[in-house]
Amino acid sequence: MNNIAGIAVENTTYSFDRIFDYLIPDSLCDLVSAGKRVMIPFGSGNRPRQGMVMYVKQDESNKLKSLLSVLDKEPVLTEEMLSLACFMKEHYFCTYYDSIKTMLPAGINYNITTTYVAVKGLETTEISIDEQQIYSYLLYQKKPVKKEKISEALGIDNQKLLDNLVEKGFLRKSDEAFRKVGDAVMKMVSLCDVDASSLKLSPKQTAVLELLQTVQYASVKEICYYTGVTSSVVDNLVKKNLAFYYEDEVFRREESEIKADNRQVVLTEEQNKAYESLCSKYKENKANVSLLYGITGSGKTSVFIKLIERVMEDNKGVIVMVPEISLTPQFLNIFKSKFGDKVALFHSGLSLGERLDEYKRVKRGIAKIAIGTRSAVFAPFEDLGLIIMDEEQEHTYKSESTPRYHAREIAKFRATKHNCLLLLSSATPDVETYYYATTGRYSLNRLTKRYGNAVLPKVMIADMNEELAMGNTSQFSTVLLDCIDGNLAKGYQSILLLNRRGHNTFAFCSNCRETLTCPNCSISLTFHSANNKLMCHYCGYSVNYTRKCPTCNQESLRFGGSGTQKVEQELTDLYPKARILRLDADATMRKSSYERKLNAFSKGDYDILIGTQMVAKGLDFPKVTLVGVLNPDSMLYADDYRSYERAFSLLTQVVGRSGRGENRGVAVIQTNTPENTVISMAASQNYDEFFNSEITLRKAMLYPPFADICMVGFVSQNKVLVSKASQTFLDAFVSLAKDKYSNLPLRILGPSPASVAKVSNKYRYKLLIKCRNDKSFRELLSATLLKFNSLKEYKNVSAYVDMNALSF
DNA sequence: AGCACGCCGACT
DNA sequence: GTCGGCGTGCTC
Repeated sequence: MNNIAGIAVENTTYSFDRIFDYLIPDSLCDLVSAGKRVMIPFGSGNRPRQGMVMYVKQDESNKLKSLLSVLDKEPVLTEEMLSLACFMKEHYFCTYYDSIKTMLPAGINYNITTTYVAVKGLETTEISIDEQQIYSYLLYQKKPVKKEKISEALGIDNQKLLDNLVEKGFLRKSDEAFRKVGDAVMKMVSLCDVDASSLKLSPKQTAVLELLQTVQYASVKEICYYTGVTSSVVDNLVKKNLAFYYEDEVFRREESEIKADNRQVVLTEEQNKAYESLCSKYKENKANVSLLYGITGSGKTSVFIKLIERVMEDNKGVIVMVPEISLTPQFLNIFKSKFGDKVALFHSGLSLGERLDEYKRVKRGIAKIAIGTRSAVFAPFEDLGLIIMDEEQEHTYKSESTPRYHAREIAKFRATKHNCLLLLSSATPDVETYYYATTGRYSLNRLTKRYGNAVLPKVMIADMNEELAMGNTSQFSTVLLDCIDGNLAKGYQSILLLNRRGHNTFAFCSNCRETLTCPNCSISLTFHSANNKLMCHYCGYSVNYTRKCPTCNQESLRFGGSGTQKVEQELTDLYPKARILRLDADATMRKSSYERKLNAFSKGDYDILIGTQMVAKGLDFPKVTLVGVLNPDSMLYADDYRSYERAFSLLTQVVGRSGRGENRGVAVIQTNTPENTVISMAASQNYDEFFNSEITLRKAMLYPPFADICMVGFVSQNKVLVSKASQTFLDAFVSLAKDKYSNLPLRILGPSPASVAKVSNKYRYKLLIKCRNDKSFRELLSATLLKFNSLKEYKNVSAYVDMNALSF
């Protein structure tokens, strides 16, 4: 009998990813157990690779390779998480290690790197000059040095020299696993204290230098954004000793200044009813899913707190998920003040080290409440009592890169394993969720009363066609302007929402009618006034703005559309005295600055807030009594089945921002299609009416929850190949389906180009399959995927599966 | 994805 | 005769 370990191997591809069995040598027998990471020899070259022990078993077979070493003292994954990795592979068509990497904090990962160390006291006459240089460098370093560091230090990148030296016995080579730490720090650059005026510099270098002279220091990212150079220009300045790099600890967690709040949470009658019902579900110790459906401002948070306090009595773990952490500071502060050190935060703003520490605090049972974005669903609790998903319909809960999981599905998996309660909460639930809640699969609790005396705002719909007929060509309807006037006069605050999609400022030529598009993507370029550049939001391409049209060479470029920056400009012209704050998703904006700006707005430093989606979510500003939605139409007519749902949800939420304090709020929705019922239903905040019309449509059209939509995406540099590949995939899928899975109900749409057909010079195709996402369908799809991967002619086309994708 | 094995052309 | 090109197939 031999001890065998089943290993999930790192860096496999989907086509050959499986559990590989390895012999456990007697010397490692006591150290190896499921959930620990190990080093194994892999492939014909027996190169050392990292792997995860999935199970340990006894077996006769002895023709196996042996494990090399064990990396972890303690298991980093529990049995539950190991089975979750298998679940994710099956459901999201990724490799075992893809799932494992998603579950663990990045800072815990090991990097396998080749190191070299010099053998002392050898005669160097028989080796070349280059080899001597490497040898003496390593001799001087004394300890093993990473391969990358050698080439960095000596400026030589020659594997052959190193191999020769190893062969001749001058160096010893080994592959070692290093913990990567500190990846999340921001690379900053600052000027050296030298006079640069005598030096010859390129125009780009001068631009960077001048910028640095005015701001003293900046992150490399910011420099590149404002001057439009690549980081190599900054590299050169550093090489010339004019500037130096350092790492800024911008992401260090701020000292929490939140005061403890020991006051009892007092619930209203309605809230208490919901709490009692949820509490009894919790006490069943069964895998229950409940929906807490409460209108905006109905005090769902108080119910959460009370419920968590109850779970704390049993000393069980709680996971609280929020859609976007930087937009929910108020929500977080409540938890911090109530539960103090028992709270562990998980979000992208933390450094790797900090994240790792929060992870360990949960693992060791010090922290009992994990709060964070979708990745918090993997918090390593061994005894979970409750999982809360706030605003469960939000798209941020779905991962848009491998593995393409939805946090709600993972939460359900974990709730089943732990026999605990999963609480979904929303003012505008996902249509699927509400369907399950009304059909009895989930339990349903409602909060229908707004907290305190707040009344729902009065909503007006402004018909922009009428406005145009009356000669108003501006972006603001007369009603909206009247309301803004009134609010400014009374000293109240206003929020204006601008839908982002399709409403950025684009440039077009008034001579040849050409719109400026990104050379790498099928997307029009967006104008940024902050740096006077046209930029692509997909690949980051940027070009200086001039009036010259690249197509016809006339000085005839004009702006179209209405980006937030343009709205801000028009508003400033109309109200020169108003204090206006603009918020949008500029990639360069730091997370903390959102919080700062929103704080300033909530303190009353501004009169008007203009922004995209993000101004609609989660924030509570008592002094806001007017909300204006400038143009929701493009959002309604996007080409996927969820566009109505998204539009309704966003409109309802943003309207709910108005009048949260003592004064009744007003909301104005401007539209070119006032006849669309989604707008009127959102105006009256009538979710049930919306749900009924939407669910009828879904049933008739066979959309979720009545079917699953499986998207197979194809990406390639080659436009012709990608289209052919998708057709070949379809043919293979259909023939396999007829052959072995003839009883599966399938409806196929496509293949067709993706809605953004080209991104970063890669062409994209999609295939949509309406199906029932069950085991045999996944088998069929997996088999097709494996078959497709084995086709040589399509090795330059990558295919991926996205189940119930957010956009096509 | 790598890496080895293997079968054909250009070369000392 | 052999060195090296990259087509093919496997990874415990």
